[in-house]
Amino acid sequence: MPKGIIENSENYQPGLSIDCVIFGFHDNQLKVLLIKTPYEEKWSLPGGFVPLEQDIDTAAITVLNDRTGMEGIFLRQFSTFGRVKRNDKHFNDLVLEYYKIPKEAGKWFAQRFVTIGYYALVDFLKAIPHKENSKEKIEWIDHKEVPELILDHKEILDKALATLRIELNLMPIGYNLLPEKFTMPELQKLYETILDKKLDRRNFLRKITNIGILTKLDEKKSNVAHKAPNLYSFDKDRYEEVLKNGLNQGW
Amino acid sequence: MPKGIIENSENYQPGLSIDCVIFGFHDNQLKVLLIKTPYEEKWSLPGGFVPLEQDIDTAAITVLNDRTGMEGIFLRQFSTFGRVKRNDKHFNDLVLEYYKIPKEAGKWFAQRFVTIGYYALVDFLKAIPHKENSKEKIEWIDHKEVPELILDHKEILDKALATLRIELNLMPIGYNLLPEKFTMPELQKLYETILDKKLDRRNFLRKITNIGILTKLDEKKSNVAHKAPNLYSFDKDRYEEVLKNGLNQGW
DNA sequence: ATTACATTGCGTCATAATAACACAGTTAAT
DNA sequence: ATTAACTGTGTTATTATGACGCAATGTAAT
Repeated sequence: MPKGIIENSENYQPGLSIDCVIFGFHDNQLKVLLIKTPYEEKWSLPGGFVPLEQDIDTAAITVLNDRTGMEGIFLRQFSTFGRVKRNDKHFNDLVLEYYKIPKEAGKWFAQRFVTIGYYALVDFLKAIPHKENSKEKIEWIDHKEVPELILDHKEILDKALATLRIELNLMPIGYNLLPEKFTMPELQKLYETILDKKLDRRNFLRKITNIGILTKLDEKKSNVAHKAPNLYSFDKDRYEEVLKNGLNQGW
Repeated sequence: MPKGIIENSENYQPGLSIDCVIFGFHDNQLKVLLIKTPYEEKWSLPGGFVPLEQDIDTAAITVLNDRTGMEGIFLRQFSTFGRVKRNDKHFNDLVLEYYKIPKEAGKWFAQRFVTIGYYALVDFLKAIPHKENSKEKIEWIDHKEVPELILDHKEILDKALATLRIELNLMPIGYNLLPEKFTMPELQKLYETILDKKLDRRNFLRKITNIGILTKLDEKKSNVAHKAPNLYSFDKDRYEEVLKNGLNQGW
């Protein structure tokens, strides 16, 4: 709940919210940043409202920045959710009481909300989960162990992941999810984790290098069991170019 | 302007609209259904507002149905547009006067609007453009000859077409754009028109038949110059199946 | 009727992309 | 020294794609 919105709801776009599915990658797990609601045993996606004088994309960037401290991140709008009854039971007395929202102001929150979904890919190690208040819990949670979420947030999360899986074929990823220097097995694990399936190591290498966005470094990973794998980095210029023009042409 | 909204704006989601990019195909042209605004020399996408008791998808179906008389059509949400100033100059005195909107009610229309974009593919011959009032003009216009549009509708239209081109690689199309029986050159022209590029006739046949959604009929097109081409129809079951599962797997 | 022409139907061939797999090199643990 | 687990660099078979060739069919011109 952003500061000041209760008293100044007239400065926000009515009935419209932003919800962000923030993906990170760690320990070969695809993580999602979730917030524990302080008033019940459910979790939620980090979200926010849209100030009247802010573009929706800017509002999404604000949510992401507030929650992770990160800027200049890959952030993409993927869908808008607007079932009539998606939030009709949400701002009930329990929640209003928790936030100490006066009955009159509560009407604003109880109105029907349509929410715009964005998903982000961020570097797990650089993104520090940031609480809005002391009673809140915000955590990286393995996407396979997502607890019960409020509203239709599970549906939003699932759609984000489905979109990401499709867009994996249309654009390169990894730049915001891996450290600057990374190994081929790490990159492959990222793909495998997102897609939830095994890929052939040798075919993966060929396909990913053919895209032409990787620079093979003259350096090997140190302190590692078994044979030390080579390190790679992204060629930022080519990466951006491919991001813009897309991968698969198809027809 | 839907009937009754001026007096009953409190029954609609504030600051939220739907805009539909309705594509049809005729004379080897990709057509878009556009509405001439009665108050100035610009055109607009068919759009509408979201009743409080309607899902956004339903509201989009309503817009499409009201404008084309068609139901059960391919309709897809592709993006939401929410720049702050996208409509700040739109509901000016000229427009308010035209619609005879009282100053007080006019505030509702002048507020900041976020719009959800849907695109539809419909059978040009079955979709009959339907006016809302006698002063309105609604027409199929070649997408290459789109006149000046109001607001950011050009941007919305462009994005719809870009999305359609991408989704062409992910799903089959044609079911809603061609008559029940059609020839291979007709189907190819559809693809060429959407993509705005020539495809090789023989390679197209191979690729499209390999998808397994076509039934080759024991019938040739009649009354046609040159050699009569064979007729095909879609195998609806397989078509739906491919629509659901997608075409290109990629990774 | 004959011929020219545009278009269709059904091929081929070379190349590129993909899937499946073989084998040797490196390192840590035993 | 041997083994297990992994990396690096291949090969081969299959499939998909891009670029064409050519005969068959029907219209239109002569």
